[in-house]
Amino acid sequence: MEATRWLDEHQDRAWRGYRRMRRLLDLELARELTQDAGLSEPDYDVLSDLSETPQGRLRLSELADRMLWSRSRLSHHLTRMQQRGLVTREECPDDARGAIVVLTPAGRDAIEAAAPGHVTAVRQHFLDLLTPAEVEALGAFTHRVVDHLARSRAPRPRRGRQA
Amino acid sequence: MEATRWLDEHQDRAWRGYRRMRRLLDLELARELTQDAGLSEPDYDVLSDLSETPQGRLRLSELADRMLWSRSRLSHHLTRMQQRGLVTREECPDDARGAIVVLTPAGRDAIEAAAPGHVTAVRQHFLDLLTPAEVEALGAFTHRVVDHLARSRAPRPRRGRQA
DNA sequence: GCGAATTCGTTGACATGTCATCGACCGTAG
DNA sequence: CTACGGTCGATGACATGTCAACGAATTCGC
Repeated sequence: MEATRWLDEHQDRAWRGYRRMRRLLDLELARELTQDAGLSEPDYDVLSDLSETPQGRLRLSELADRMLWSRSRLSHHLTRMQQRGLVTREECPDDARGAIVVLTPAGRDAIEAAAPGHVTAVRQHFLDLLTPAEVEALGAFTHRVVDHLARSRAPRPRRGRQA
Repeated sequence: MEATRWLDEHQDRAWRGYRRMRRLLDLELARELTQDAGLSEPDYDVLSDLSETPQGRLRLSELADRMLWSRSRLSHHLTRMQQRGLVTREECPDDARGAIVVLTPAGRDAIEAAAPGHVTAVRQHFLDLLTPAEVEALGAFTHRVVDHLARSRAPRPRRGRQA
């Protein structure tokens, strides 16, 4: 077994900063979201993804895939959001197993009320503190990392035993 | 009320990339950590912070502050880790209310066994995919954001009504 | 078509995190 | 010394996330 390559000074600083920023940013964004709009971050994400579709409707599995959530988690969460009147479930005409998640008018109102404040908070506590070059770099390397991870977790596209 | 400034194309790309990377990276790192070392990420973080102190012992509140966890969350988590033999609690001589969290030999073994693989995974799925300039930029802006957030959440250092 | 294997979404049990509250203890003002 | 406000850590109730299993429906191989 190889000798472990530990992080050098720069990498260590970056990794610690990344984790600490993540945590603080989450706490602050969640705090403001709850206070100003009565939504949790997961609530916001669900509503946001739904509202980005033309009809405000998505197949449950499609939504779960976009959010990188398990179907189980999404199903549980939708049940709770449904009780608050933010979304509804409809039957899927194509596939009798399926469920379609639908944004209710109240859900639409909620996301539209929450979005401006949330975007402002994201700017204020994060994006506006970065130079344009840093924003550019962030966009570049995050997508690079995402592609890399997506490739390694993706089920082999077709044909062939994996693992 | 002001017109909301939405994110421009670059910011939107960066923000989406950031969130997606976070999620995928978490999933992958947690998966490997569980599989290879039988630890969750929170477990690893607790053990890691403890092992970085000279004696492997920290006051509970001190550990909670470093990790940005609530005392309650840490107390619950320690109870579970204690049952697995990774840590112990000792009385605090200075302050009879206090508790000192102590890394057990088994806990030390666990973190030492887990660390090489974890660091390798962090490199492989993240840091090694970044150029040195990107690592530098990441270190710079994350610390800038952390300072900004820490300032806004910090109780006013001394003297004076806040809020 | 037909049957086996797979996918879909739900469910219940359980693990984890949050929040409010508590008893114990500390520090300080008087 | 003592009373009082604040801190410390634990706890129980509850919200949320994970995991395995299920019934129902679809798809694939023949």
